[in-house]
Amino acid sequence: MAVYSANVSERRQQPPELAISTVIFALRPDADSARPTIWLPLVRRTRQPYRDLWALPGGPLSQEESLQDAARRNLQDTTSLQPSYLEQLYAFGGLDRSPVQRVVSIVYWALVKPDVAALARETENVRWFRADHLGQLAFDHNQIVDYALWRLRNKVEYSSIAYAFLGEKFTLAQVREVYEAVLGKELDPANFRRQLRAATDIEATDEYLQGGRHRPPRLYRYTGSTSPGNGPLG
Amino acid sequence: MAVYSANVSERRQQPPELAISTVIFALRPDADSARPTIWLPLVRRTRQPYRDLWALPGGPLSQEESLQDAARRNLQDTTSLQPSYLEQLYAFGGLDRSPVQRVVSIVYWALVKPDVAALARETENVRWFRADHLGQLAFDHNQIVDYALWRLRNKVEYSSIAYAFLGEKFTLAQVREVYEAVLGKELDPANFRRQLRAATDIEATDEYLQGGRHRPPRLYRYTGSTSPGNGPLG
DNA sequence: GCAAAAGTGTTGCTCATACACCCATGA
DNA sequence: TCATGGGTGTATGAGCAACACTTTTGC
Repeated sequence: MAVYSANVSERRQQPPELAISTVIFALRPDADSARPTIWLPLVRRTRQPYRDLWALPGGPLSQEESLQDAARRNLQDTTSLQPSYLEQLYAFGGLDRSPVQRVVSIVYWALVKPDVAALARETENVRWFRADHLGQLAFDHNQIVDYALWRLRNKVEYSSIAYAFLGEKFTLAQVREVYEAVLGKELDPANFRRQLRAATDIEATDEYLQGGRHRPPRLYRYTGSTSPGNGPLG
Repeated sequence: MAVYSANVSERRQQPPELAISTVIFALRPDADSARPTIWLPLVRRTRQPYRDLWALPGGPLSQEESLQDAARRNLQDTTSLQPSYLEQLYAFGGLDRSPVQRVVSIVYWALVKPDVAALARETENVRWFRADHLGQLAFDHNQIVDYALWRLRNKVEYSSIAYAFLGEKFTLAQVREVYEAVLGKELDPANFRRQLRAATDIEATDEYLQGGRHRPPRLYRYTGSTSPGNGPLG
């Protein structure tokens, strides 16, 4: 990333650096309530500026990869995760984002499924945080995460993105829990299930989830487009 | 922009170039029907690649300006226009956008009011085109315009962006014509006016537009936020 | 049987559409 | 007086929120 030893006169001469960062969301059960909540992985900065603060996974754009490929590699490198959804969020290019060299960051946001997220290993310098319990992050990354959350909340309401958080088969209650976690409010189970059943992009299987201490719920499958993201390029 | 003389081995060594481009929309009356249609200014390329093809206004990012300022300067330089709305569209970074050096373009889109657009002077190398009558443009600019149009159509339906196309005072029929031009379909005047009057962000003046050959319509004024755009930074 | 979640039915409200109809002006 | 768009009234239907109610399981 930025070179800390640069001074102001150097700064004026260098072209803006171009970096890719990624906000990665997954759902994990809350320790207390056991209900799903939004988590994301961050990396500890080992260099100045903002040394020892947590930051979004990111890095420079390599020569021979597209922006989206760079974001995907990014995910792979820092957390070994394969996203089920990946979309460009925004390009941040304010003058004072970094105290040293000017950096323009093209930020992506991603969703990962719980089985994939479970594989992610935490290390000294990679840790998962609850999205609503972040401390102060490096650079403008708090702002970026807030914006990504805003986009997630919007998108969950008018698209089928919620299934990117779930495995192949799921109960309607699990879908509802995704919505409740993202929107931060409880939804009427009866009305919610009707809305889902009216949607054309899920279908009932003839399997039921056993093991609860109540009537076993039916399992459903997502039948809509499985493309991991969208944008102007299709 | 890109340096045409670069060869492949040079290309691999240079970092990706960072450029800003802007899609500028204005409404102009169609010559035949006299109804408003969407137009945008393009600039003729005077250098390779894509010499003599039309392209979006754009240029490199200067050292000491934010992305949005660069887009605004861009508008000013090529068309002398002040936008009434300006928002980031997308960052395009595919490997083969330019046949020479790799270019990452951060694209903005803008709306201008008719009085402002009327001031724009056409020159040998700057001309306005109907958005639905563009020929082949340079680079991937057809794709970019299509995406900008898609965003415009979406945004007009859930935000108050339409007023950015209009002057200070306007009739409800003029607002309807904006929607019809953008959405490409006719709307019921009676129902449309009810929807607008239910909205809180316009208010009636006590003036009427004289000069038509029918009952003079009342003029209204937009009272909502006048901020020329939005994004994660507020 | 009882608790708990799955799943269904019903009612009432809000809002969009369709369209009939009246109003005010210029020619 | 007629044509034209401005402007109002109203019936119909779709969709959603609220909530009562039935079903099926584990204990």
